Amino acid sequence: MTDREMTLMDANHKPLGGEEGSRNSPSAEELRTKAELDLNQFLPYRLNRLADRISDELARMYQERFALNVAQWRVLAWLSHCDELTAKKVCNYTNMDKARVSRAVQALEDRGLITRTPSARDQRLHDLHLTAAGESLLAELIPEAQAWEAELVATLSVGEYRDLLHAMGKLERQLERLGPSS
Amino acid sequence: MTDREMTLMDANHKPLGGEEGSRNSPSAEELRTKAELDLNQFLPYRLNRLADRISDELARMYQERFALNVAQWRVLAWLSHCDELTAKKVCNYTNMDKARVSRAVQALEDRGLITRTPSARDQRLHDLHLTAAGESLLAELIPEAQAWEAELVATLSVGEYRDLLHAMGKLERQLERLGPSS
DNA sequence: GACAGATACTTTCTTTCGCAACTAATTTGC
DNA sequence: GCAAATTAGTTGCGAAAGAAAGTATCTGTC
Repeated sequence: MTDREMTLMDANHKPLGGEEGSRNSPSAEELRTKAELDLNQFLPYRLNRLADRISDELARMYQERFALNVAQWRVLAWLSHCDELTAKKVCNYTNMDKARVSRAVQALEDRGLITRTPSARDQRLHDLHLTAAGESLLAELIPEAQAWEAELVATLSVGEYRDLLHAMGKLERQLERLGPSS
Repeated sequence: MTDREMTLMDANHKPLGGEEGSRNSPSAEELRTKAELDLNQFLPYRLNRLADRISDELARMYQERFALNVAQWRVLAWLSHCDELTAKKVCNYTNMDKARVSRAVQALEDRGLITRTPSARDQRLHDLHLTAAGESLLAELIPEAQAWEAELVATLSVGEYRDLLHAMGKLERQLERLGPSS
């Protein structure tokens, strides 16, 4: 039996909504402590698995075609439509650790894809800018990334796509509300 | 200025749909090579950022309250509703590397939360089972996780929630189709 | 106007993760 | 029925990432 067959079989295995059967059900004692979680119905898990798979695919593309890791790609992508950008802003936008951003910026500078100049009015900040080489790399990369995304979302109608982004926006805002408290 | 204020300001900065203005627009030469990507409209990025933030919140809960990492939590959660489980199946379900699963299983066994017995009919496989300690930990953890998820999705209507999962399912199936080819 | 925080990174240290090589058990091909 | 290939799982190693400490600059505040 192949992996794929096994996966599919097991995925169909038990989509149960309640307890599986009336006979042979657990005793009251057992029920008290028996907690079940169907991860396939658990949004955080589903979201994470989907995002990971998508990220893996794209990361492979960045890596193989342009020797970029995800952090570097994100910095470049933000630079593509922000005229003024600093490492701190990238941290805020992307939720990445500042050390990770720092290393990504360093690597990009070493490769001559971006420049990093201390800001005139605040010497702590460093203004990031694309070089010509960086722009031309993006001119290749961005259309490919967009084409791949287009293929991915081709199964969704325009309305479904819009609603998906909308729902995700709502969840992000809810996270902001919940996050600080806990 | 606080971080949050800066983030919000910058988020509103430029939601542009096309080129920003007619005057002062780039020359034909510049246009040819200038590629822009608004990451906020780019599904892979949005999905990944959302999933990461959700995952971080939950991971913090698993860690602080139960000293579990994400991999360990996933193994336990799958065990909570699969009567027969092996490391291989966990790999298939969760997309995690087998080494990561192996280490998670080992840690859980060391803590006495699961048992790991060689299968009678195939000595390569190891049947995984929850111990009483594992079940009672889950009896605490699962309701908390579900309560947190409920708070998170409280902003979505029932329909929006259903559509979200539905759209995600479509994307997963599309990935299966695209993945092997590239 | 100087000294106590903040802020924007950078660097170091430790852990984690994923690939690859390995072992052991099982299936397949001839 | 046995060598070759496959599969399940473990282990070792290098790259990457987060936590925390370090550095330089800036912002109050008294």
